[in-house]
Amino acid sequence: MKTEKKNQIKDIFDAYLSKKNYRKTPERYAILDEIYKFKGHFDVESMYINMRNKKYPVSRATVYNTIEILLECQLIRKHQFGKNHAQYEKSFFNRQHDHLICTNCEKVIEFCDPRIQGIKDAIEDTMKFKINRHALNFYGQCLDEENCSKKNY
Amino acid sequence: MKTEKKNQIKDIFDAYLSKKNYRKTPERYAILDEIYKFKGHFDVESMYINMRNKKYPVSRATVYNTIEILLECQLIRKHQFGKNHAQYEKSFFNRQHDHLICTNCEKVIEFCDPRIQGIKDAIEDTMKFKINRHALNFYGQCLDEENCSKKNY
DNA sequence: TTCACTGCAAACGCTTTGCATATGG
DNA sequence: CCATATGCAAAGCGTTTGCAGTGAA
Repeated sequence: MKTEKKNQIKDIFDAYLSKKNYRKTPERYAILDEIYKFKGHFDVESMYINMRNKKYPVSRATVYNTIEILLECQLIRKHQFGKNHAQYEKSFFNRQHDHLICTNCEKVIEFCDPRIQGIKDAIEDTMKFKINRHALNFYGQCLDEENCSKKNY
Repeated sequence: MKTEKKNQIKDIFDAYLSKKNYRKTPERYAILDEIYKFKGHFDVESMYINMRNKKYPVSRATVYNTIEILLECQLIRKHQFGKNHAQYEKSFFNRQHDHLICTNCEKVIEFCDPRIQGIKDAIEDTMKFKINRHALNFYGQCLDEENCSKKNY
């Protein structure tokens, strides 16, 4: 990721911490940095392990705390793909998308489809409901994929 | 629910148990019965409590076991609405639908929109993916609803 | 200086597992 | 009969909480 974008994200986080009178600890910036270096989906434990190997090894409590704040300011998104543990992904410079989940190899593939917006608009009109976000997951099996049926995500 | 439909569901379960050489225990039929009496979404604990008050009080282990079988034969569906515990609903005589989740009062509202089928077909064509099922959740707040912002689901 | 944050470990809540007992086929 | 299911309790596992010590403001 380009330094320029990285700084822009740091600025957003910085502004949010200021606005909410949250403290600007090195741990929080280190976790944000690590998350934005990371490609794809991650869970708390893997991010905790990642952090342990860096210059700012942090506790699980701090990872959970920081992830909570990053969710609040929408720099990350939370997903529950049917497992007992939550998965996350960065959401800035990353357009809204949905997910195909392969129930063989547990691979998660992203896709975009503009029609979901039409459904959202129709529901808001007919159901007296203000929609903030959505999650559309398709579950099935990937075809013609070399590594399918081997667990690797 | 009409006796006729109830029998039809029992027959499906019965046939599935036979096919898989699973045993036909009274506990399993009692749990199926309780689930099909229940309206709306439920979790394991509430179903366990329900069962305790009936003629077949069963253990949690048996509830989990039976729910697993009912998922296999698609007599129920499993949902993760962002909480740490799974929720379930009966799925026979209950057309495929999606969910609006109010993040104030945690109410879950069902809706149907045929356009989701179009998205599914398009994805299957373009992504080399066989789709078995989907989950579309819209998160937001219900408007003009008397009891919203009070937790009651 | 002060109070929110961190780290650690214990507690929590849902789910799974192990084992002795019971029972369907 | 005996392999599978049940009941109970313990263990697992992701997440939350409590608390003493630390450091941002």
